[in-house]
Amino acid sequence: MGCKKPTQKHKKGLWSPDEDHKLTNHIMKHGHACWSSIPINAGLERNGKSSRLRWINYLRPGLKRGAFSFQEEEKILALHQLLGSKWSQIAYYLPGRTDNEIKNYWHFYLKKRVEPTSSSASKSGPKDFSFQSLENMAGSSTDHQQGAEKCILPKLLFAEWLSLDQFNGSSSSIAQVDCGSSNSEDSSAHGLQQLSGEMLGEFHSKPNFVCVDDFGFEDQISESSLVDYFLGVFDFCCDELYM
DNA sequence: AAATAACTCAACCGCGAGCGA
DNA sequence: TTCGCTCGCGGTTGAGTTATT
Repeated sequence: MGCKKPTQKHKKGLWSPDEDHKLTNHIMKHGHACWSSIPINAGLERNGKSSRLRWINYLRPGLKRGAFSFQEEEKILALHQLLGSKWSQIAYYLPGRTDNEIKNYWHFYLKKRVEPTSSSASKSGPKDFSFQSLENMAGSSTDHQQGAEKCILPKLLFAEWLSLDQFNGSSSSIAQVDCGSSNSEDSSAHGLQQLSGEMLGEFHSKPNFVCVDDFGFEDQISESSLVDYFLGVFDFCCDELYM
């Protein structure tokens, strides 16, 4: 796929601040078109897989750190009941949280909280969740999702919690909107569509990958509006889950 | 204060899907 | 159609930290 095949021996273990810096700098400048070539180009002795994981779980801008809120807990529980161990899908609904983080949290805390009654919960939980019900919640604007995994919300990665301040002056602010795809993090690497104002307006009906490189993102929609929008939709869905 | 248990977090591993040659 | 490769996901491990005895 045009990616250089790595040949060097790869370092393992914890990442040093210097490695983090190199990786972050490289991705900020060039994006992450090909993970396998990133560590080489960035001067790292890591493999692409490790670099990707480090970026996604730790270095990516906008990640929430710290304890999960009660609301987040409840959402995880509900979504886990609905989706099972689809951590990446569950992470869709928790902006700023990574699948790894959610997975860890589940294994060490929520699992215990649920397990005493898990047998009953898994069979006849508090509510019968279904993709159909989720789809109903999201309204009828899901015609684009036919055949795809039934993701009822547009998946906005990177920019949904992106701090614009962090990228002011940066040449490569990248956002990704994806719905119905199992891809989670890639952006420019997968044939990004250049986002026009019109496209932004209609990403609901034509969700896809979005690059905000070449226009003033804040001119189109403010960060807080965007986040509010998604949180609003998200909260609506979660409220519905508990009704 | 030391030992142990419990917990958290970051990272690795293996597998399957998708894509291009 | 097959093969090789990359990517992403889910499961698991292990080091480090905190709480308890």
